[in-house]
Amino acid sequence: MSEALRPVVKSRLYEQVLERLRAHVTETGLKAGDRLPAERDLAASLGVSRASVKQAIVVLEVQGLVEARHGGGTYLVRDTLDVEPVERLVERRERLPEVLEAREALETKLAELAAERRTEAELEDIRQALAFMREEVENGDNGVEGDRRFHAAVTAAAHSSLLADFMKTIAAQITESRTESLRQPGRPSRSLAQHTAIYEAIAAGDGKKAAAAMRRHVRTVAKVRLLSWVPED
Amino acid sequence: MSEALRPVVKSRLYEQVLERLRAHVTETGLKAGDRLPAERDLAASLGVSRASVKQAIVVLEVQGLVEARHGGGTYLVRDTLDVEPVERLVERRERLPEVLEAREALETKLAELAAERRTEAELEDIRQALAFMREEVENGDNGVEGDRRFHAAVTAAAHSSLLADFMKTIAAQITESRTESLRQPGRPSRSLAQHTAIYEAIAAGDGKKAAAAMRRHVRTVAKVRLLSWVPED
DNA sequence: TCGGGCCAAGTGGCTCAGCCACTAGGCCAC
DNA sequence: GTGGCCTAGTGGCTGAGCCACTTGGCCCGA
Repeated sequence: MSEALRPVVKSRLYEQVLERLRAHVTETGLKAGDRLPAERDLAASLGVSRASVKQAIVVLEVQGLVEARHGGGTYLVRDTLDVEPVERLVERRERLPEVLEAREALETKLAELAAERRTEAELEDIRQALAFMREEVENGDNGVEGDRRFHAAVTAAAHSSLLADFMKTIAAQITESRTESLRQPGRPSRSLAQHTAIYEAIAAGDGKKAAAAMRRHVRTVAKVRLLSWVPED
Repeated sequence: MSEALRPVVKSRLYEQVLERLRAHVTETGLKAGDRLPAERDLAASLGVSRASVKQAIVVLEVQGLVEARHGGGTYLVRDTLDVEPVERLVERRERLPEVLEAREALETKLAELAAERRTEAELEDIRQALAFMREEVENGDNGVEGDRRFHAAVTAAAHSSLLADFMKTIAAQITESRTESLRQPGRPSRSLAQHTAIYEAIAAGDGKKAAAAMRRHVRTVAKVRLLSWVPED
């Protein structure tokens, strides 16, 4: 990863203004429809130029959190300035249980669609990913790359770019859970077996069976994770 | 709706700059890693102030499309400046079949979770939404508002903000399909019956049953839509 | 020849001062 | 009341300018 040694985070000024604004809204309890202080006042009280305040407001504007009316002030659209759109929410590690729920919902359907729609070429891609993972596992590797390829191939075979987009949204979190899951002793070979079952259902064109196999697989992953979190459960 | 007569769209200057920048990138075939012209040059060639150019660049920055290095220029992160994240992709009507697939995947899981996690208060909310729809249907209305409330209540009861976010992403498209589906003669009362089945499963705390009932319901909606599209199928 | 340090040009970050356009609310005339 | 006007307040945008940082080439010394 080129992310290895990420140096100092030089926050742009407008980002700091953004934070101060968010804080201000929550502190003063401003609600949707309320008016923000005037740009000049904000600049003065924050000790920055109006241009920087403006940049921050433009950001809030494109995020749909705020509405600036020429000559009429700037107004809150929601009760908060926090961007909760998927991407931001998804970054937090604590949401992993939710990610796994989402993964189950999405991948189950993807497996079903893949069984019904896959072309021969796509089936071959899935088969190769499976073979790759088998080789990894037999070499004592944990098979994380093969696992990734397998799920990617299934997603592609489903021919649903919307569902694929959703998967992309939680891709980073899935990678994390994948790695952790496959670290468990005995997990790689069991995962391989589950993949094989999914593959066979897809090859047979049996959507229901593929969905069921995928559901079983994802739930296994979820269980491992939860166990390593909440030992007493 | 207050959206009824939306007057002139007064585009902010930075939005126009944004458009020109996108156009420039596609026209000149700039790729990821390439450097954008200097802010001063852009300002001069577009005939606007540097501050306006700056605002546009800040927008691109927060969207992760561009990376500005202090003293080193501004660089493209992707091959395009078009935001293709889910929201934009989702706007296109042609994707409705995919939306319905996604809806099935998401709502099935939501119903299951709702059955397992709903509080008494949330169950009451669902019940009220159901009663509201029943009243609508009995008054000869198509029950679209009750339908919306029902699904919203189930989503809330599932306690998964990630899945709720995904639903929000396709909310507009779902509304569209909902309206069209409930316009079909006999559809409202049948939809009501399906809702009732879902409610009962959730009330009983039976996740599997709730999921199955929801799947049946969403598939009915999908079928209606597809039929009205492809009569020969 | 080659390596290292220096320097200047180029570029983004930010500020300041100011003008214009538009809005909102109060006041006045009717 | 009702409608129009007027003005203070506010966002939109500009231009000039300084500072901080990056980059690449040049020069000097080994």
